[in-house]
Amino acid sequence: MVTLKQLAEQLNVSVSTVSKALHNSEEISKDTIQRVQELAKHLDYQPNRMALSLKSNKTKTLGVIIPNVLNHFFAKALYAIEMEATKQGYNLITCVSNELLSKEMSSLQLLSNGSVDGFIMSIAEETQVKNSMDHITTILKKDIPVVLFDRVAEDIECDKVIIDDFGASYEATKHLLSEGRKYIVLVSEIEELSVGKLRTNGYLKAFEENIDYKQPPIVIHVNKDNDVEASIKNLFMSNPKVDGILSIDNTSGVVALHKALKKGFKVPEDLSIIGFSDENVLVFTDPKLSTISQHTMDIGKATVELLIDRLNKKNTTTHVTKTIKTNLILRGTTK
Amino acid sequence: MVTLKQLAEQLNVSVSTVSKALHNSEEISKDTIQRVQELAKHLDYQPNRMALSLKSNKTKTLGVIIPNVLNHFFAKALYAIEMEATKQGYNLITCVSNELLSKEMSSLQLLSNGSVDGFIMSIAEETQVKNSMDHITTILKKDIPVVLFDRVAEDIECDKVIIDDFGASYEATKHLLSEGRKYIVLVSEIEELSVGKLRTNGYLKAFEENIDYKQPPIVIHVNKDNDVEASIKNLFMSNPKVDGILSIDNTSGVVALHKALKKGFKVPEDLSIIGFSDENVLVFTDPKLSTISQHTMDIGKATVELLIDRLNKKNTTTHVTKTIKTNLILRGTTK
DNA sequence: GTGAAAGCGCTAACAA
DNA sequence: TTGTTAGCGCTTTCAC
Repeated sequence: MVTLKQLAEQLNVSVSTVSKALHNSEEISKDTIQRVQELAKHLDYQPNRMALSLKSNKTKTLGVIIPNVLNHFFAKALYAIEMEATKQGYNLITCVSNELLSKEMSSLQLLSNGSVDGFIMSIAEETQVKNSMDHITTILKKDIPVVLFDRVAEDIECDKVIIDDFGASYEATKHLLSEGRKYIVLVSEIEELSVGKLRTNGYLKAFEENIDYKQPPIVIHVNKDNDVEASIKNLFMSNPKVDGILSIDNTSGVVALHKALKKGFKVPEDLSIIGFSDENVLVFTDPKLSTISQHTMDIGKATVELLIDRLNKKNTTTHVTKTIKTNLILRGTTK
Repeated sequence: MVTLKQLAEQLNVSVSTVSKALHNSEEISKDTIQRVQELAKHLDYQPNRMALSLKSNKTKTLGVIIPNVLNHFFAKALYAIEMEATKQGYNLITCVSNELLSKEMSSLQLLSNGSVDGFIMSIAEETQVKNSMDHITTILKKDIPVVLFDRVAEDIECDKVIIDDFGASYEATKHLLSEGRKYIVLVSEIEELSVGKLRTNGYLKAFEENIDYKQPPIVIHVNKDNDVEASIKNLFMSNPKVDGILSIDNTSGVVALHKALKKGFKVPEDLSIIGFSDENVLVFTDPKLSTISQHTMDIGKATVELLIDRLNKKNTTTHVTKTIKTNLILRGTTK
């Protein structure tokens, strides 16, 4: 890498002159500025990032910790975060916690050595289950800002970006009820997660309000580690009268659709299905799955905006929670 | 952040003593070492990353540039890279080129200012189409190592990790022929890519060798931007006698299976299908799709190993190309 | 056994 | 208009 010193030597001026010239300082003569800038361009000079960071105490880098890149939601969030960060002149150091508390702790710990200006993260499953949040509050105490998204924790005081998980599944359930469905089952792969609980509660709430006829709510927990397909098949065996399915995770809605069709259900005549999936699964479904759209791009963008805002005015103490709207998009699997 | 200076002041010793003590230097008395280390631990001292990098001219950070995180293959590769890098004490700065040459250029350019020790990348589609590789050779000339994977370029001299794309689809086609299939169609969403061309050639080669009966090869190009499903439907319309499909991308094999079943084909009795997909789509298929497995985890791991090797002995000039084995995994869509 | 000083590449206050 | 100096946080050589 070319350094200021090298430029200075070649031009027989001092390092500070070169530095100022490159910044178009008023102090420096037009002539010198030109000579310096020409040589800099010619030698493809780039200011050393580490020196800049050391001096300014800013890295222009954000740490992103997500539970799982193979989950389409997080991949898309990462994509959105990367887009927005790049736009704002920030780089991303990405870590995958793999749903593990230990990995989350070490990532946070290791990157808090001046590697990043702040963190964007969604909490690992294990962390949520154990409700062990000290590693996050520790970072906050060091005055390194954190923005949580999607999987957040009530008792951590920081900026957050969430969707209205409760409201989204409440609305979806309402819709199924309004179709006249009498036997609506909720399928969840994510019961352990904050968002899973909220979505389940939305479903239950809609039932409570459903005074006309009293179907008991039915919640099917699918263990990710076990066979999703087997659980879904089992659902149809145990609940032959099912006429509505609300899937609150990425994949089980699609699987339910396939199994239902295979079993001879007419969709949406006999059975409605609503999923929490992204559009990426639509190519695999026919009829097209009706979904709750989470506007993941907006979520990612908002996290970066909040974090950079916070970085620019660290003094403020009030934290904001931004709720990104969801949409119930009715396609071919609802009436 | 706590600094050496602060520790030194609190302990009334010099900064260099503290530094040495933290490194368990022989020069320093046991007593001092203990006092220093205790205080360091107590105050949660961490050496400033930027200062370390500036001093050592090493960042312990790798730049990863992938075309698209939403593509499961690249997400998985990123996952593998992250795992291995973490294991080896490296961080990742991740950029998504979005298949754009311009983004790829700027990422490479911006990160070559001392932000990373080297790059791992897979070439953007636009870059491959325009065969414009100067931005990469420029980096190499600056003595920053680059490891290319999957989508590589012949004429760039650097370490590479690939799969035997040609051989993989050659074998798959051979398998279909050995099943006695007489009308085998290749479906490609990725004709523009190096890997797409190789895979297509493997298919064509198998046909050339197929002297017994002469079915002309049929290659269907699916334009990603258009409707994959429509193209597949069209395939069945135009080729009603099709009895074998080789899909050389992530998704079209799954779509083909769904459409075939819907059209009344018996799979695998009437029709065999082989895809290049990862296991993640299997949950959406019934029967289970037979696939060519790319061992993406191994690919990611290999890229990191090669890059770190290169970093540790920069002198070596010979570059290696590592080929990761593929497997044809026969499941429910082949006889 | 400990400390002073130099230097990594840069910026900025101050001096000339 | 240009140069000198100090300092960001750290390591390391050399002196004491």
